Amino acid sequence: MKRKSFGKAACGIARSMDILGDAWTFLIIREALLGVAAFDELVERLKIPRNTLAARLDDLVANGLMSKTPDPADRRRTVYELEPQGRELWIVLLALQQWGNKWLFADEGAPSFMADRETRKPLGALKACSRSGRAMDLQDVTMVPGPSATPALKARFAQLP
Amino acid sequence: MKRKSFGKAACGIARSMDILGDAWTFLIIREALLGVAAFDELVERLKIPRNTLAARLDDLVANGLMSKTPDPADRRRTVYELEPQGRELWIVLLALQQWGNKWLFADEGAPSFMADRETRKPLGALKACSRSGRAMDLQDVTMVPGPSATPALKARFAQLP
DNA sequence: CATAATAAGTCCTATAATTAAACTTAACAT
DNA sequence: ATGTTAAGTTTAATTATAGGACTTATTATG
Repeated sequence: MKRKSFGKAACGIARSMDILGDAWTFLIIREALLGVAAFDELVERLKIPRNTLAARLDDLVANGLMSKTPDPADRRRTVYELEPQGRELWIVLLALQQWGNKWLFADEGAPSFMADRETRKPLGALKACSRSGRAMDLQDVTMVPGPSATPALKARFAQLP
Repeated sequence: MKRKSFGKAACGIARSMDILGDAWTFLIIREALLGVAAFDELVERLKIPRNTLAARLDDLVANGLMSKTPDPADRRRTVYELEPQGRELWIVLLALQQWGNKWLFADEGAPSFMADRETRKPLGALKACSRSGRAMDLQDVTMVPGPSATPALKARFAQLP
């Protein structure tokens, strides 16, 4: 059946999953961050079916994460590029990569890391901080309602331990 | 068709998507982080079809992100809890939430935030840092091969701008 | 004790999404 | 003029998701 839509959900994570909640989208964005802009190169690097890629790219463009431009130098080519909204997902990719590298490469050791371009040393683990800059662990964190929270949501958050 | 498997991919992001690459998994983990441990409460809060939830929970348990235990006090109940591997995804959820809250609530303003439990003020935006602690922007970052990188991967990363 | 209510799933059907491979079309190269 | 390249589209098979009814084991209630 049609996937359920979270586009109107009262939750930033749910709305994100409405756009990013499939197996390919983050991989496409990873390639785009690495400079891949051509349809066929995405197909080759990701081994993604062409029709699936076309659908995912259409969604990414429709949602404002990427732009699609005909290459002025060769009009057979199309240039797919990240918009600011898409480029800012690099932090999410970093978080995913750090988690995956830690837990999903039992013995082998991870094959790739985001790193400081100058020193070429892997970035430090992402750390959550309070607005005053104090490092936060999971038990220091809770969920609070924002401006547009419904009464039900406020009630729920009020009961968190 | 059967979804393509990334479980053996040479990339932490790809392997992560093999486990997390669907619309529901992050939402289940969000609820688990909020303390929801019962099947029926997940169904009710997420409006997720029961069979889909059963499948996702089975996968999460099989992959070591959650545990499934019969409740000793009431053996009708099953307790689903996050394992350390699953709990550490809270940083990824924070990254997703911050991105979604920023880009997906045009006018309304976001309905919920992760916050400092004491001050109840939203957490600061996640920042990537070099291992020496210097804040990194996207243009300061590149991808480098790790111990288990193939020659092809090393060659590719060597050509990054 | 008999019966009802809960909790956690399973089973069934319809529809959408994914895959794979072949095919189309426009622009460029020879 | 013919061939090649890039970006898709089309078609067919299979899997996944959604929605709802149904099952089973346990606990609560009259």
